[in-house]
Amino acid sequence: MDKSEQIIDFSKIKANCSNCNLQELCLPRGLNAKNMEKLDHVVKGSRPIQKGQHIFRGDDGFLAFYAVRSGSVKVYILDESGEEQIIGFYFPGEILGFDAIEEHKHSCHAIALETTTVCSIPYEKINEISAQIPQLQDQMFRLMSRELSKENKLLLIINKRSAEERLATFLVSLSSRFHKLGYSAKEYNLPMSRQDIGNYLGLTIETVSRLFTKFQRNGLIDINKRTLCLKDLPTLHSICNGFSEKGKDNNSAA
Amino acid sequence: MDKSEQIIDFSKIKANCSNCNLQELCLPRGLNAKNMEKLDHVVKGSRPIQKGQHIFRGDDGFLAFYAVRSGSVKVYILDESGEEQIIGFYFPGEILGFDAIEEHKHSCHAIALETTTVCSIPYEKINEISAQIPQLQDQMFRLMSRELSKENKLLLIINKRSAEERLATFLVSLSSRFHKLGYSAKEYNLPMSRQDIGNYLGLTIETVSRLFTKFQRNGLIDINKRTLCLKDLPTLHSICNGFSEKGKDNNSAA
DNA sequence: CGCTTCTTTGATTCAACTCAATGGATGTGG
DNA sequence: CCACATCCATTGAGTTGAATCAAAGAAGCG
Repeated sequence: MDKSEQIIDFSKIKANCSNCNLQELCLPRGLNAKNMEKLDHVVKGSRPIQKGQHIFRGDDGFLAFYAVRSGSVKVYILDESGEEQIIGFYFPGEILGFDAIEEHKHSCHAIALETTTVCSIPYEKINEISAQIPQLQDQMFRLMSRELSKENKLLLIINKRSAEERLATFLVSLSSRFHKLGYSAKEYNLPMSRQDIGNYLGLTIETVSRLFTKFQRNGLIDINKRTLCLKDLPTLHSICNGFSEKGKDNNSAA
Repeated sequence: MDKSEQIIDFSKIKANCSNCNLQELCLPRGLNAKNMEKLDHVVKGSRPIQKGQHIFRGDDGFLAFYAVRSGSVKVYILDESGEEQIIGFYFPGEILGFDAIEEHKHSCHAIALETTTVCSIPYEKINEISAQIPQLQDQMFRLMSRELSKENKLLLIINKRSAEERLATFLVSLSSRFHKLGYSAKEYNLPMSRQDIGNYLGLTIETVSRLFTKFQRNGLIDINKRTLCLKDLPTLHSICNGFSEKGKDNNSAA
């Protein structure tokens, strides 16, 4: 392991939920000023984490949740033979690390896809103060519950959908998440590689690449490297739902 | 909808965690006598639920967690077109319904695979008393966290494993769960249909059937209808991990 | 500028699916 | 008790969507 692979040292940078523009999306949602302040005492910020650096690894001693403040994060698990399975991608306002509680260690790993900052909340602390703040406990349950629902849907997509439907669903999902953050729903940058997309969706990199080409040929998207423009959202939506007439190749021009 | 499809009316049968033989596996794990009693006040039991009857549906008004006391339960979601995706199977001591919290309704449905009894805990009540009992809050977080880890692993199996590896993993997982309940790890009954197994694992019923036949031909299992005997657990384990030499057909005899 | 990493594209293969038919078990009503 | 229907499972034949194998182009980096 070279230096660039070392785990971030979370310095004692004070975070500040009270003034954070993501508070409505994030953990402190629904808290009053007084409780928000309590939360501020246990939440720590991070220095910028460079692309490719780990936020945590499964064998870390330090158990915590992490809220993405800026940038993006990929979370993955490894099987016995070291094969990687990406579990999810996380953007600002989203929280990761809920898996850690059961076995008192993270069962997964988290790595920054670009320069990223996060806030961290040690597991014991959240346990403590969410017992004192009912709304926080509620929000914790909600967030974990949402995480479960998300995985359920992912399972359905992977088990029941074609490669084309999976990729369209992925692109549309990213679009809506970026939109919620106030960015364009039509144009965004993919922070992850084709490899990562394929791994997440249960496809090979070649299939992902071919599908991007096909979507572009059919006028659904414009893609250039990692810059993506969704040119025909209605059709992309219909592909997600399995009505993919226009997704099909009618390339009589070929 | 005919009468047999009506949702169970959860009568006010008092449950009794204090005397339940599943308490070490279930929600009350780690609670002292006094707190166990508090829990007893909010947990209700059910009359037996017949095979094929729903325990809850997504559109139920009644939001609760359910702990399986006897029998078995299948949990599934439906997509827009009504297609079913099974999310999990649940056995005694296991808890379902964690998905309900976020959107204030269950995003999934639960149906009894055989005559089943469950205990139910309304969501507001658990919220209330887990704020009072730190160990219970902790146990809730743990159970949800475990659920997430389970789904992560399922995702890996479905995305990265062959049909053969998936089925072997499924059979071995059931074996270990039954074993924890004090039953044989080598012989058990499958409470679900081939269809259900296939749906869960992302395979067709024909593929599942062919694999059962193949495993039997290779001496790994004995299967008769839904009665299963795992004759060669070591080899089954090695198939799970992708070292499936003996799983391969060397049927020179054919 | 050479090296590596990422992506695209083409040719070919194969694991699992689809379609089709049969068999066994269970249930129902005459 | 049998005839018939239904449901579930098995087995076979043929197809196909995505994987694998292979090669080359484009971009990033020290």
